[in-house]
Amino acid sequence: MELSEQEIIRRQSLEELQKLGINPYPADLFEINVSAKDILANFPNDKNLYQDISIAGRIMTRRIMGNASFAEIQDPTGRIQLYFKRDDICQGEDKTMYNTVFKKLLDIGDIIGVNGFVFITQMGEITVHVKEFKVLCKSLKPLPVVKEKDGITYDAFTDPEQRYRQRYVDMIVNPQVREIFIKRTKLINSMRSFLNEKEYLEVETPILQPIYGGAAARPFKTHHNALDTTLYLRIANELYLKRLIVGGYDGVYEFSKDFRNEGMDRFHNPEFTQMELYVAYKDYEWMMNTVEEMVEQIALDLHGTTEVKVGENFINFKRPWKRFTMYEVIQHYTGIDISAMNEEQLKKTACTLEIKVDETMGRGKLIDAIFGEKCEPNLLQPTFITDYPVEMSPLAKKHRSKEGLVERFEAICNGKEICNAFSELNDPVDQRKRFEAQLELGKRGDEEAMVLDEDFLRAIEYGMPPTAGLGIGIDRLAMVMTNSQSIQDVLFFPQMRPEKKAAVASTDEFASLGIPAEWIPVIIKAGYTTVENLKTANPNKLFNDLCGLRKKLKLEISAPTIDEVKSWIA
RNA sequence: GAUUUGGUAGCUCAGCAGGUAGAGCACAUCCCUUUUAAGGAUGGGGUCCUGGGUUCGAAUCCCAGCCAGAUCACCA
Repeated sequence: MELSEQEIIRRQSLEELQKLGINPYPADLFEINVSAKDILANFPNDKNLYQDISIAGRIMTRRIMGNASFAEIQDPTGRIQLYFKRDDICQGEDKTMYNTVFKKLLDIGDIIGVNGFVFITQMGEITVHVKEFKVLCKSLKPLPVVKEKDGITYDAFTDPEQRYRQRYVDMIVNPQVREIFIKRTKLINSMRSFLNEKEYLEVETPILQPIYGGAAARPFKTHHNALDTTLYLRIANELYLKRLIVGGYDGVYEFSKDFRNEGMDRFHNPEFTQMELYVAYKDYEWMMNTVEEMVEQIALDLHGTTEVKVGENFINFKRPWKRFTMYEVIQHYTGIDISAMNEEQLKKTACTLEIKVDETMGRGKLIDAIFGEKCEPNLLQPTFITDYPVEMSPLAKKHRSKEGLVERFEAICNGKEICNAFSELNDPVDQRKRFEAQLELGKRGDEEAMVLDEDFLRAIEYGMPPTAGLGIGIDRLAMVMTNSQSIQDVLFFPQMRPEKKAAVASTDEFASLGIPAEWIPVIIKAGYTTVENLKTANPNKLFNDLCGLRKKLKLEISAPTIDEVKSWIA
């Protein structure tokens, strides 16, 4: 890989440091006794504080003024300005540490540790007066330089491709990115402590599953060599957690990475996180109250208020949330009462609403399509949608009083589903029938239809207590709670197409063709990066390219003859 | 997967009636020497995503491909 001029200069600086006896990557720890944030928060109140500090961070800006300089370092808590004065850094005659090491050999991006005291400059900025500094890491790649004044950001590092592929750079130069991930972790911590306080047991269940189930989705398929068997990456952990309820726990939950082999966009990543919770002897009414309480608590823990700004809107998680049944909400937004319609009538209704339908769609999918198209995007404030048709919920218990429905709810927020829950079906005979109905859908071509899990059926034949179950999308919730426009913004490393590496042949491969060593870099520079594409080159063009580069780069190599060039690629 | 927009210096972007590649920041050298999106001067840096085509000549026009964004489809 060819280095840019700046990278070459940094490597030279690295060598210079080593020649001066400075290890640019020292092994010993560097004692830190304060953070940038603490200094900025407390120093204005008490100027006697921080008179002997030790702090480390990455150099983000430098303003060199001759025998005095300013720099800013960034630590995990923020940035603070440093003041370097030549005669303080170098008390004796030898001014190398300032003139050479600081001014010439350090760059933006390097990590240093400093000792000194805090003061306020004439410009009124809280600053560390450096008495001593130590190079902790020399950076070889130049960072994007993002500047800011009066809230206006200049040259922001915004290209999503680079931000996601090189998240570390994104995090260094866009501090708000680090903030989002701190909030995400706080969200998970808040949820976990809420559940632990209720004494539910956090568990782990298999990610590699011989039969995938618990959701309507296409799986990733893999193969286990020793067992010579197909395994799937889980699309949900529902069926395993219910087995644990059968086994006798009365409340289990898991933060589970699930994998679905489907489209990717700003709401979907192939791997994502759900929290699933199952509690025995409860029903979906109880679960709705629990979800409200839990999410309200999360909003309070993250923001100190139940109101969260998302885009242009404020979403208020204060209890109680609005509740609609599925039929009610469809009637509300379309004016059509679909409650008594059969599959044919629904299909017609969907068509008049200009919703695409196909042959594989059963009654459940049709209703879901109408809801997803006409209702879901309008539901901004957190809202529970309850009582789904039985066809679209093969794992939910039949409604206690309404024929053809199940006891299921979803919470919708900002136009997107954030959770899905139901009174779990514990009638093994009914469960088997529901699976069989799914198999029928599968035969019709529905690739997301569930498969029949005999072991799960066996488990609930032993008897599962009435149970309320919940799946809540952590990424979706994190998006809302951090005001993020896309799921990629709440995942450290969202899935991207692999970067394709340009194949470059080794020097030896070229040398074996009889090419003199001094010409090999020139050939690569000319764009002939593999032996194969060199071999297929027109020798006259190659000859011209090489002579052209020789002239352009003012190379002190004698030009090859056309016959020599021909002999290389013959 | 479909449609659409984009890919130019380390970063952010301009250039596109086809005629030798530009700016700001970053980098280098020098000056100034308590500054603050670093004050001045000078300079270096480019496979204009890749491959074809049209043309005397392509960063610019056409076709194909790669990567990304947006919208749509599937899905949480």
